[in-house]
Amino acid sequence: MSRPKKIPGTTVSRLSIYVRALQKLRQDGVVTTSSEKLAEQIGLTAAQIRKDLAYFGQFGVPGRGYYVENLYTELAAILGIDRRWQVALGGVGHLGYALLAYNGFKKQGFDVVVAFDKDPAKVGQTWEGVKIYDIAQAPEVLPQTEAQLGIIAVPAENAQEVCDAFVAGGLKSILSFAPERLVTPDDVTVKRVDLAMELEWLSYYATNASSRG
Amino acid sequence: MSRPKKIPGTTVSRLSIYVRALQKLRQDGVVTTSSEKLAEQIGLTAAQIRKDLAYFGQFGVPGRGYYVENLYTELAAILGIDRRWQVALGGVGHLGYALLAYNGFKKQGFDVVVAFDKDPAKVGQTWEGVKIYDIAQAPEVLPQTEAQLGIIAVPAENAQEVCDAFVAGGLKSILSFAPERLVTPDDVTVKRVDLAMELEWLSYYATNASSRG
DNA sequence: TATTGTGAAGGAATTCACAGCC
DNA sequence: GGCTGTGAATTCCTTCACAATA
Repeated sequence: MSRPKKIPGTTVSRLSIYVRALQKLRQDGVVTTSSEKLAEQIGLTAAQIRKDLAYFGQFGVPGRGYYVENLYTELAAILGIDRRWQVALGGVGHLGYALLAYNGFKKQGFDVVVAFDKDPAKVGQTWEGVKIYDIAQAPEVLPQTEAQLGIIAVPAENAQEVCDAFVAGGLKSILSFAPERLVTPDDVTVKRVDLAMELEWLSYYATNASSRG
Repeated sequence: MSRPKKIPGTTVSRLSIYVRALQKLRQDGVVTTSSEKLAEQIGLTAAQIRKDLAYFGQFGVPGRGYYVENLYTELAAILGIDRRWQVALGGVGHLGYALLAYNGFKKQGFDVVVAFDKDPAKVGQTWEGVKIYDIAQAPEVLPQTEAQLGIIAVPAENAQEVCDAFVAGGLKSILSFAPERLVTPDDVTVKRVDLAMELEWLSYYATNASSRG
């Protein structure tokens, strides 16, 4: 089954934003909305929202707008979050632990089910109900879990090693917080988040005194 | 002093990537590079790199390429990271603490110098050499510090409150980890990082089995 | 009447390709 | 000869504007 048109990356990156907006409306008991109202709520244009949604189907009712519950269900399915995801965590340092305990993940359907570290003092322990293994064991341990997504939260110099172990363990989707380019087979998707880069972005705008956020 | 052309946001967002690449080359003692080599290193096209750099000046030498040290210095100045930045942290929960202790910030020139929380058990303490104040004190405390950037690491429901306190304290640049749209005056720049959205992005690609990272 | 979905127009970003310079 | 900087061509994304429809 294939989609009619090629979907722009920019559209995909906005799907989560729409889902968040709809979650909020649902929570507030709002039954219907419109591209105009969503645009207002999110800070985009109505035309863009309609065009984005149209890539995936016809979810609206002309003259009426969108049914919040219905649109939410549709978008959640498209994003693949109409289910729970099991996540493997590499690195249980400060950042890794914060992610392990982060409620925002659970709320959106992501459960960390297994963790890895190379520190012998941590290996074997159970934190937040999650057992910590040696990273070298990842290739054997991962297939025994239901984890499909991996998060790398180790220093740059160990990131590739953790990444390789995750790939050997069968993971195809990896979120990395290491400021380092990771080499992977073509069928593995890596998404990088570089926290310092986000601050540098602010530094640029603070220095060059433009606005826009 | 104003720039010749209007600089695309996409170009700005790549500056940090170039700086990272140059830092690595510097570290490895590489003296010169070229748009071709940088493209290879980073995973972009050579033409795009040349075009990006050309927005800011003529840093290269035809026939030779770029001098690593020189280009690094130029880009660091443009990004505003040829100095250290003082940062205020709002929220010293798991994530906040991880950011407080995060070495990647210090390495790129960002020092957390003051922290805020609403938990009386934390207020008054000093963690990692950083004193924790009550968030309500931010408007008075911030002006006594050199902090220009703020990081919000509190749950969504408290984010606006922290944001308001930061703005009242004079901060104009804010990085927020709360999955919540923040309302600010026009002269305040807010950059949002939503960790769950990053996983949702992976979820989309894992579900729809395309690649591209 | 109100609002969608969409083709067409317009704008932005990327890639091409090459003149000019070291 | 090799590589930059940059106009021109192209591709990609957004906005406009309106026919279709509940």
